Amino acid sequence: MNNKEKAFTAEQEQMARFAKALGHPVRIAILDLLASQACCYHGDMSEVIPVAKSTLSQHLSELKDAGLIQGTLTLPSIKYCINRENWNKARSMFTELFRDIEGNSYVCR
Amino acid sequence: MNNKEKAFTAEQEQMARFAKALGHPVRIAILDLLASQACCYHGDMSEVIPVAKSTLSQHLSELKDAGLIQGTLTLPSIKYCINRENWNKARSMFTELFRDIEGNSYVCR
DNA sequence: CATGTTGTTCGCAAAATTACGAATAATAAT
DNA sequence: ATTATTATTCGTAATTTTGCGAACAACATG
Repeated sequence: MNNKEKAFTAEQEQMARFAKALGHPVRIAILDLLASQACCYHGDMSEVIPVAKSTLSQHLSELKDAGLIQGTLTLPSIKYCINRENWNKARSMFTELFRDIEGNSYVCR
Repeated sequence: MNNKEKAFTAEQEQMARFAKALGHPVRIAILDLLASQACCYHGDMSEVIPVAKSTLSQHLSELKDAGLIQGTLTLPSIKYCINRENWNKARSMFTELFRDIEGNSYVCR
């Protein structure tokens, strides 16, 4: 445990960042709503997701900061939607991780 | 924002739990090691991943608590490996989320 | 211009996460 | 029995996350 000079790869950092953004029920609920396209507006989400508006804003910001969603001002409201580019990036990274482990021939007993 | 009686679905909670477990570079590094089957032992990981042993233990515990890995005592060390059953469950849940959003015809401008 | 609507930011508090070294436990080796 | 090896748990501290209501900003409406 002496060779500690090496940190994590950019891929590992990015992967963890995406996963962390997905790591809360409110944020999964937001993405579920966006997936069902039932709505894309803050106000609509606020009626369905059981948290205060300010808390919802924070979770939306975190998804935005992670790059997974984006917001467009559509007065008088704000329309949120998936950031396709980064979402695809996340999808491929998760897929790769799952594939790598799936293809792992090592089996524990 | 009055209909707050409904919490999150079990699926959403489970999804968030898996994602949260993946939400740290150390834990991604652990899984990368398990994927490469380069090693499965705490001591080996400790030489590659730049954190104190006790910290590594904590991260291993979190992956264990989330059900993603399991440890088998193989004296004098401990052999860690993927929990296939739960890993497959996680994979299918992530795949589903990505598929749902991929198939979403709603496009923002 | 006063009011209402929509959503963010601020201020704060509670809880969880992250990290480390020291202490501990369990087992093997001398 | 003492010592060495391996990994976890304990104790502690710093940081981050989560959550809420109040205050605020931006714009539309009466």
